[in-house]
Formats: sequence, C-alpha cells, structure tokens
Amino acid sequence: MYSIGALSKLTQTKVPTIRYYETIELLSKPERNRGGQRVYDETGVKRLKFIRHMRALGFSIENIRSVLILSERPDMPCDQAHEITSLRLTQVQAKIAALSSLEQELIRITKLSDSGVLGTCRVIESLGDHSACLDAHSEID
Amino acid sequence: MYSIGALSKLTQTKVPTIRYYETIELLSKPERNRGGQRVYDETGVKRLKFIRHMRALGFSIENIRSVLILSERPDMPCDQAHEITSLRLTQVQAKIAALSSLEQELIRITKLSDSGVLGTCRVIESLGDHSACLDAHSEID
DNA sequence: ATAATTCCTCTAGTCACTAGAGGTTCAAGC
DNA sequence: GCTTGAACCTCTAGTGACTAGAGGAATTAT
Repeated sequence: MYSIGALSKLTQTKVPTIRYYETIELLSKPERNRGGQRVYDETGVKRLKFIRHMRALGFSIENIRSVLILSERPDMPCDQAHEITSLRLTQVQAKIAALSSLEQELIRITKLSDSGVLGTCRVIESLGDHSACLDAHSEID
Repeated sequence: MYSIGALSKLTQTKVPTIRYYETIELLSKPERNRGGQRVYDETGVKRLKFIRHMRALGFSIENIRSVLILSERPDMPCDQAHEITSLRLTQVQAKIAALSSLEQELIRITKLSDSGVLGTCRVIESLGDHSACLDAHSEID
C-alpha cells in the first residue's frame, strides 16, 4: 500500500500530476484511508508506470486512453495498438527530419558570428531571413 | 498598405495569431483606416516575417522579444543574439538525440507484431515496460 | 504534545495559439 | 444607390498537459 507521495517517488511523477490523471479519469479513483488520503496498490503503480512510459514515448493522453481501453479487453486487439504505435513512429521520424534541417540552419547562423565578422550583426539579420534556408522547415520542436 | 488578411497571406500567419501578437506587444499597434480596421506597411510585414521565421526555428516568444529589442538598438550587441541562437542549437541537438533513442524503441515495439507472434499482445506489454528500453529517454517530443 | 511534513481541495496560471459569438465595414456587382 | 457576401472588429473561452499557490486537515517524528 502506497501513499500518493510514495507512488510519486516510485514512478517519478509529481503529486499534482497524479491527481490530474485522476481528474481526467486516466487513473481510476483509489481507496482512501480513514483520514481521506489516497492509498494505492500494485495495480495503481503498474498502471501509472504504463502511462508514464507511454508519455515518455511522446504519446498523447488520448492515445494512452485508447491503448488502456484496448489492454483491458480480454481479446486484446493488437492491430489497433500496433497502428497507434507505428503512427507515432512516423511522427517521431518526421520530427527528427524537421529538427535536423533546423539544426543545419542554426549551425549556419551561429557560424556567422564565429567567423568574427565585425560591425553589423549578421546573426540577427539571418534569423529574420527565411529565404536563406535550404529547406522549408515549418514544424516547431 | 496591407489589410490584416493580406498580411496573413504574405506571412502564412493566421489572422487571430497576428492579433494575438499585437496583444502581447510583439507587434506594435498598426494604423487604422476610417472604419477602424488594421492597416500594415512594409515595416510590419518585415517584422512579422522575422517573428515567424524565429518561431519556425523553435524560438520562444520571449527569445524573439529579446532579439527584437537587441535588433532595435543602434549598437546591436551581437554576442547576446549569438548566445540565444547557440543555446537553441544545443536544445535542438539534445532533442534530436532523445527522439532518436525513442525512435529505436518504437521500432523495436512495432517489430513485435510484425513478426506475427500469435496470442498475447506484446505491443501493449512493451509499451508499459520501460525496463526494456536501452536508453533513459525522458524528454517528450 | 508539538512540530514538521505530507496530504486534501480548489482555483488559476503556463505557452502559443485557436475557435466561436455577435456585430461592423468594405468591395463588387447590379 | 443598394444589396450581398466576404473580411473585418472585440471579447471570451478553450486547447494540452500539466504546474503553482492558497488555506487547511491528517500523519509522522521527536
């Protein structure tokens, strides 16, 4: 049996986040002790670890909700879980590509002042000049 | 002279976003016509393009605000702009690294069902099992 | 018994927008 | 000049995934 603080430490999740997951019904309401404080068991720990791992993989809360519902069904329809996962993989790969092009441009921009050009600030100039980009990086982060 | 809609098209920025930038004072208040509608000139276009490019590079509004203030000073302190830029580069590179490790794990997980294991769903199992990860990917997106 | 820590609920704030309601102004065609 | 429809206006509230703070009750340690 764990208090919310103990669960927090076990799962590296901040206490308010655990309560937040409860309000959005991602975690079910735990038992309470006589004083009204939350008490968790192993099932709760497991479920929160699951959620946190999926969040660390960048899945949205709604994705996690879907997978949790799937995982509770006795027949476990793996196809759908696989679909969600490979969709996420595609997203991640797209993001890596976007960030890499962004990285290239930032390298180009930072080099402007490394080369020690005196006088006018080429960094600021370059930050405003999208036409100098090789790529149409539009995605943010 | 441009209406807000014309500016929107020129800069690929949604109209409410332009008005939002005005309320947070990232854009200065433009002139108005007799009817009270916003009218922009070339300076406004240039400034918004600057902002959008920096946003596309993933800089925060506060970063952009700093750089805009720097760029308006006659002496243009390039050092600070360079610092902001290389800090961002470091962030981007860290994010690429995190996403790459994440990509590896997602590939591993999706392969579980590609290999056609029957019965229990290994995808769901694996999504919940952080201990199977080679890396401590904690960053999200 | 007292003090420190942890817990409780509730509300509001974060970031960078985005959406909608309800109304006004403008440009084009007749 | 009149009508229609698009584009404009302000204002408020919603998004996602938390995070922070107020004000108070319960638990744990000394």
